[in-house]
Amino acid sequence: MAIRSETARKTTREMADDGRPLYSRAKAAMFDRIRSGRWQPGQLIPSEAEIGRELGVSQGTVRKALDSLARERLVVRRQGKGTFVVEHTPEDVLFRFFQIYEDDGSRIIPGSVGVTARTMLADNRQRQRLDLPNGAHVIRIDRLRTRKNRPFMAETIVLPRARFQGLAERRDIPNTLYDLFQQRFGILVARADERLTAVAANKETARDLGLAPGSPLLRIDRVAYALDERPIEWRVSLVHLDGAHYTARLR
Amino acid sequence: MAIRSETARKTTREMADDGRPLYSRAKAAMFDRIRSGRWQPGQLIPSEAEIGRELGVSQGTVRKALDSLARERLVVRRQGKGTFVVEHTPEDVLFRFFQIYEDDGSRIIPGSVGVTARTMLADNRQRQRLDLPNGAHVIRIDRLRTRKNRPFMAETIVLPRARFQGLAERRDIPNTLYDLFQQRFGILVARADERLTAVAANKETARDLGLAPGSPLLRIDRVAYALDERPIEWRVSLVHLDGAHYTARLR
DNA sequence: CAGTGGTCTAGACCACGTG
DNA sequence: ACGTGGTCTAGACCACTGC
Repeated sequence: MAIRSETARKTTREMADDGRPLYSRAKAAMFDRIRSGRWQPGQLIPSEAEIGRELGVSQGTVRKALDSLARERLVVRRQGKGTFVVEHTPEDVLFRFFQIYEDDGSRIIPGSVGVTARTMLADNRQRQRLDLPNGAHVIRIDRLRTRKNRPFMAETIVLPRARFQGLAERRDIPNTLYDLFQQRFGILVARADERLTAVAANKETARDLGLAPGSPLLRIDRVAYALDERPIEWRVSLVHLDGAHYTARLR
Repeated sequence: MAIRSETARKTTREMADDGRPLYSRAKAAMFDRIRSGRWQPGQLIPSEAEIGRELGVSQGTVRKALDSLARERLVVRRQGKGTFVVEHTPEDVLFRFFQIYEDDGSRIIPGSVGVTARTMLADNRQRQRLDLPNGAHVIRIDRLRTRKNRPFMAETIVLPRARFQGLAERRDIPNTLYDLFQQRFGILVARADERLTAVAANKETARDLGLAPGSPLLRIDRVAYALDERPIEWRVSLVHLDGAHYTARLR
């Protein structure tokens, strides 16, 4: 008779005992299904009991793992319906990743004008920001974003060409990009790190935004990361805040 | 024999059935012990089993409530030791509420110079920001904050006098205030909302920071809130960012 | 060693959504 | 009526801390 560990369960590689708690391994296993695309955005995933049987753990352990994934916004739980992989819509992308509000607290729904896109060899800074090898290409998108139909924000977006084949050739580049990333390129923006500084408007930006050169602008330098923790976008926004502000909550 | 509801448990006001789940009421009951000071900052609170007996719920339900309080940073859990009410130290206050970093990613440990404090009648804007009644007084603290011993940030802090009796008369106002608020005035800063804009330096600020007037500055307008959700501090910081930046993470 | 929080399980019942 | 996630309980064992 074969020797069998008392705590033997699923011998799959994904649930191998690496010293971490069971729920942590179950979470990693489910994360992997999402990252790999085996569970697609918007898809209903199996029930807790079903996943528990599949992974060889109890339903309560699956629940703990799913609750954690839900807190990280990778799944959405709906009582009576089931658990779904997140799907980015223009609305919730704006809500999560656009932090500029009117001073009265109301939302700004930005528009886009003057959008241009082109492919180019990545320069040193672009390669550094996007963690790209020498000789890699990038797609560069420039646009002005509007508030009440007036330009108030000049934006430069840099993407690794290899992961966005064909984007530069699209005629219509939409206002919110992250839902496009997810739905057309299978890339989910999981988080973004922003660095904010204040700069003086140069001549070109001042002209584009209808300001005097030297006007103070908020500069937002953002790197967005995909599920696999790889940088997927570098974006610099120069914002003229007149009766508006960037908002952050510290906890 | 008296009629008794099947689900009857503790009849205390704090655990009265208001339609919310048990763990939610248990959490509110424990939050109240912290807010009221019955459980003091830094104090070891009773064990999960003990609290469960006291509130008439199972240990697992207490655990769910405590996990939630721990995520909100109101308690700290230490395996083998127990659960403690959070206590603010200068280090973790700086870590949580000071978001300016060197561009190379290293922390800035700011100093303070030229600190002045005085009491005054609150003006309209101060009353509005701190939700104070007509005729209320405030303590106003002005200071310059230094980076590598050079001033880079001009700060104005406004506090409701009623909750900070005697602060204006202190000779030594420390560099980090929130741990002082907690330890001397019993006020725990639970969260802060920041509004960021870019402004041009006026003459006075330019002089204080050694800049040319008109230099772009990051303006951070912060309102900090106590556990009871009341605004407890209004702070405006004007920052000269040269090789440094404000950092925010979007999830 | 005893006491704490951390993990894991099993099972019951509830609330919600759909057929 | 049925299946889902949400709540709640009880109990077992583990890992860590301090006496």
